[in-house]
Amino acid sequence: MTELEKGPQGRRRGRGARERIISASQQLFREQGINRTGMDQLCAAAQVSKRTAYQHFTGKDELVAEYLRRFDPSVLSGVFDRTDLTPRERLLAAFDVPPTTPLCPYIGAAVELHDPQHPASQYARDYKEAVAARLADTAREAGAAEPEQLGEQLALLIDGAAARTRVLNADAFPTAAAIAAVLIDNAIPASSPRQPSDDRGTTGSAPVPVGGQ
Amino acid sequence: MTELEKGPQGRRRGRGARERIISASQQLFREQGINRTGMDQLCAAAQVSKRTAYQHFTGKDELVAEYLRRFDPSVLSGVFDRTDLTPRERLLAAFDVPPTTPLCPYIGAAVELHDPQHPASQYARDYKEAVAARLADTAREAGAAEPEQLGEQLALLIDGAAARTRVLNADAFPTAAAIAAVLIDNAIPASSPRQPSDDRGTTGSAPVPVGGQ
DNA sequence: TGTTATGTACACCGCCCTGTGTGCTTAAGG
DNA sequence: CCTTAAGCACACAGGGCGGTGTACATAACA
Repeated sequence: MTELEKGPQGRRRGRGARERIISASQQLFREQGINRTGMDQLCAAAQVSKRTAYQHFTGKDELVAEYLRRFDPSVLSGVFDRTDLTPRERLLAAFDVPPTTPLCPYIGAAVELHDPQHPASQYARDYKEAVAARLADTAREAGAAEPEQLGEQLALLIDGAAARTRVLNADAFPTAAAIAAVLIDNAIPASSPRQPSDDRGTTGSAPVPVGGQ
Repeated sequence: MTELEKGPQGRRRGRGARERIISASQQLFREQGINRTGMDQLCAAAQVSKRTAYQHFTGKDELVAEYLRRFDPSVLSGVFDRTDLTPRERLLAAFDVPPTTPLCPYIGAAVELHDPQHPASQYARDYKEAVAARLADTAREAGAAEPEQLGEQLALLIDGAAARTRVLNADAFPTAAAIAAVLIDNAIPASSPRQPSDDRGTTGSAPVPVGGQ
């Protein structure tokens, strides 16, 4: 019941009701928050009957988890893969986010759901740790003295900018970028642009797609 | 109708129902969140009838705003006033918070209410700006080159630690403190422990009590 | 034709929420 | 005594919520 779009016999009618539901959740959960968005409103926006929605998702909780999992990683997406940038530039590029997103949805979900055991909360935790690991990998590639520490620090800056942007209603990412520049300069022992360092992969790659602010 | 405890003729019966309501909101809103705490539960915890509660507060929104306004600033309280510490030590002491509080209530309120026009959201914004101003004042006192910038940076670190602590379920304040130490060392031009600098007060003092993480 | 899978429309349930209306009790002042 | 006011107990309204039951419509197979 998880896979559709091409059923067991190749049928398809509404052309992806599930996709419309997820798409609507992307918009409404981010615009209004999770708790303030009812299933009635969501189904109406998705042009899907409530009955159908509950055939695709066992409940709102599962939909929320899927909403986070399928969140379009458009903000940070590709930053870590840009080979045209040096590792150091890649680290700084993580703070060049357009002032579009109102709040990192992972933080929002963790606060709104208020339950660390909720699947969405667990995924948010995994995601944040994956981002920190990716940053640490890049920091190691850039030749940082303590890449793990630098990755965690940069991740904290991203979250701080996101939270502060939300509370103050003003873009806080430039401030975070300024701090990041200082930290990076302090951590990289001066002109070690690209070190082969074949001992990469100690932290492993991110198990989830990396994206979002 | 705002003042009681001594009515127009000097009457008083329940000995501060309003205080009990606010006290209960402090506990429940922080433990469970705002949206997940109903007025029924809150009134029961405060040992106050619902009828009485709605005679003191026109609605839950007003109570939420008052909850933030009256929030016991126990975490950062007094940090800025500790004359036994140097300004530099005071800045660092802001990150020595016991891992008690689950989340800065101002961030939580801003996320949960999801409405920048809500009185509580506006107060949260004022509060965060006041904290940054206080940090900037202390940074100026410590002889920082650009105190405004340092204050904003340290405030971002505090918020980042709070948000990240919530999402990861792990104390992120040590990481923030480490960053703060780097920033402070970079901003203070080496051994300017206490500069008279009578040009203080350009940013003005905080209009609200400063406290909380 | 019939079956099966998929989706729809609509009404409905039970629960909890914020918020009130009504009437009663307790105390203080005159 | 009576008046006035603070507070309480109780019930209930109105609405949104998550979630479901029923009956119907469409399409691809067989």
